[in-house]
Amino acid sequence: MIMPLTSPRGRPAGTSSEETRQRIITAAIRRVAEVGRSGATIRDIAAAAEMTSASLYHYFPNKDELMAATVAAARQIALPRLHAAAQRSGTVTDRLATMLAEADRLSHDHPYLAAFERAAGEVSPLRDVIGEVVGEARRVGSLATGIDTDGAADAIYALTRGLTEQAAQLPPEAYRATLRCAEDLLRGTLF
Amino acid sequence: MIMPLTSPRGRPAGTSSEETRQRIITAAIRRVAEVGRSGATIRDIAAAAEMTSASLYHYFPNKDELMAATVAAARQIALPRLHAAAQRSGTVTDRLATMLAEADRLSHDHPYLAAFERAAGEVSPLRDVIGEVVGEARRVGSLATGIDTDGAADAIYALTRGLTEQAAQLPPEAYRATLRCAEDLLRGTLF
DNA sequence: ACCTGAACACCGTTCAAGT
DNA sequence: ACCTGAACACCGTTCAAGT
Repeated sequence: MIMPLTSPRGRPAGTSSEETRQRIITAAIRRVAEVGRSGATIRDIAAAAEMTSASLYHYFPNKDELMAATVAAARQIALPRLHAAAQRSGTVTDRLATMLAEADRLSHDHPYLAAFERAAGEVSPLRDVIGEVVGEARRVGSLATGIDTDGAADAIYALTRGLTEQAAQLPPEAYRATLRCAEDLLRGTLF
Repeated sequence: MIMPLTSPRGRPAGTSSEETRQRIITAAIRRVAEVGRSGATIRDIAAAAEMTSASLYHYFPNKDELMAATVAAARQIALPRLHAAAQRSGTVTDRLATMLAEADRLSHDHPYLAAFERAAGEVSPLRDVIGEVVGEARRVGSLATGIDTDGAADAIYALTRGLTEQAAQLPPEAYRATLRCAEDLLRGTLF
């Protein structure tokens, strides 16, 4: 018996299955960003990925799992860049400001990403990275005494979360002004 | 022809129609808070208000309008208290901190309110009140020079918006710590 | 005026059947 | 393995008909 030279068994060489999965996720990010979570029908997302809704169920067991996978994929896009930004040198507030700026650039490079996160109610990967920076501030001693570390990280995360929400609602110049003021707020130079 | 002594025409004395409207809105706040906006079916909200879904359509033309009216009602509950808190005396940061505390108490008095606002994606009435306080800070001269007034208000609003979002996700003590740190952030005494 | 049961189009999901 | 048309229960909304 002669064995075939390629793909003796299992997935074919091009891993087209994984490509199809990715195509569905990309379509989901775009459609959820454009028409919202409930507006982005399974049939609608499937059509945007050039397939039928029943076929989509071959890749994801239900809409919730598809959304979870899409949220994870969006996280995978954002987290490495934010993490890298957080590791650049400077004071704690410098690094937090750098992260805010990188989050802004990120939403510029991936136009659907911020709108998707907002529509999906995603917990931003920023929280993890902020936690690291504030944790180091605590170790270095630049966090004021008597301040709870997690509380500080949550407060700053609350600020950034509110910012990304407003990014979608404010006109660009107004948002840029807001971003500058948020930086002053972090540095304690607002009032 | 003898005229009836009460309610010659128009709405009966008890304004039962307005009471029914209020009953629907109260049910909507609770059900949206409990099962989310899409989980809170028209049939579900109607049942919670002890009526049929078709009957609910006698009071609201569609689900979007019902949600809009419910959001407005929730605003009506929160705004007066936040406004009163903002008008108490003290420095600008004192008054902003007072508002944060009042927002916390408010969510205690109306347990479904915060969850509803979050689920409905409501724009908090806090933005307006913050705008007033920051505007006065500008006039009094306690806002740093070169800072955009609207930008500062938006940045602080972003902080409070992120805070109310996290109030529903963090355990109570963690949230209290976050709230204290947010106050330090406002006062510039965090780092 | 207010309420209802029954119906409409559409959604998430399933499934038998194709290649 | 991957795809499909047709079907299921359920949702938002409408409507003719009741009181």
